[in-house]
Amino acid sequence: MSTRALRKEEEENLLRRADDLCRQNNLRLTPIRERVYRELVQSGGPVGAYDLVDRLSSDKKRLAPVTIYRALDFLRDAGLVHRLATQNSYVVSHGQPDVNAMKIMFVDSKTGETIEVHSTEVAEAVRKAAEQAGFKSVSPFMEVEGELSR
Amino acid sequence: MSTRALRKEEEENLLRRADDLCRQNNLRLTPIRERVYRELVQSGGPVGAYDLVDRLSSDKKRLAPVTIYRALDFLRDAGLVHRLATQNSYVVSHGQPDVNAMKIMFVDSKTGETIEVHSTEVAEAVRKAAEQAGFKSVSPFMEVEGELSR
DNA sequence: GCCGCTAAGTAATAACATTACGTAAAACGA
DNA sequence: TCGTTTTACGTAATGTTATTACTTAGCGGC
Repeated sequence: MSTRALRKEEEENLLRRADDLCRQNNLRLTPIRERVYRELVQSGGPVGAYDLVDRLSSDKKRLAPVTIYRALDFLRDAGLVHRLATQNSYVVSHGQPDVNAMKIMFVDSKTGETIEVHSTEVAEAVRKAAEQAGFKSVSPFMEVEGELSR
Repeated sequence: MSTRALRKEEEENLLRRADDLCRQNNLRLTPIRERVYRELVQSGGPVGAYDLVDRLSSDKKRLAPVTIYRALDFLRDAGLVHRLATQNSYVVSHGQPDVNAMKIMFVDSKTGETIEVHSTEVAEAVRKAAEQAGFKSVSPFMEVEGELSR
């Protein structure tokens, strides 16, 4: 089976999981929201909001930035998408939500390529550090810039 | 001694250390760069670039944004200042540079208040996770959002 | 003095994100 | 089923953050 087909399968998996998640939580995965999510899935990496505007606009119909931002807000709230603050871009969140794990987005400083890793060890270490700092709870997401080994 | 005086003393310490650092590395802490750094030190927390423009501008002389951004770039390269990507703001980096420690900026989601903690434990855990992800080196800075206990 | 380099001035614009307000359709209760 | 409420999206304008391109000024070495 081709890599292409594998990826296609994975795409469909993600879409289906998103659909299920929304169904189970009474969230409405509207056409626009699904198109935005699908575009992020297919891109395989971080995409900027205005890039999404372009990609989802046709000659006939141009979407407004705010439309994309609204969809992104929804997807972020649903935990399906993560915002990369250092890159002003958005990327699908992989892996089943594990409450105890830190979701680390490693971002390649050069290319912007990202890889997501979940780590309970990091979560625990960060939790301790947070305590020191007087923080009672911390986001389960973080972003770390680095260099991909090639 | 008053808290005010203590803070003042701390400010002077930071300024002196910055000065030393630049001297030792043949970096030029020009008047503008020093003013930007001083403003950040005095604010005691994160400040936006355009805020700095306003604060460092007088009626007579208005600084251009690019002037501030250039100073911030310098200070960041020197390791004196850290950019908070989630907040679009800039904050002084405290603590002596420890190569083996992760410099974690905890950011209060409500107020934007920050506290910096250095942790070798987190650094080690992140390094391991990075290896899994195929990253060979990672930034010694990270930003974590959370909630300050009050 | 002149050269070469770095910093800063100036103007414009790019890139990213939000506010405000109107319309339409879905969801909900009586 | 009707009216009300809520949610999503359209539309336009604007706000906020950051950069590019080019020019001018200052400083150090020769």
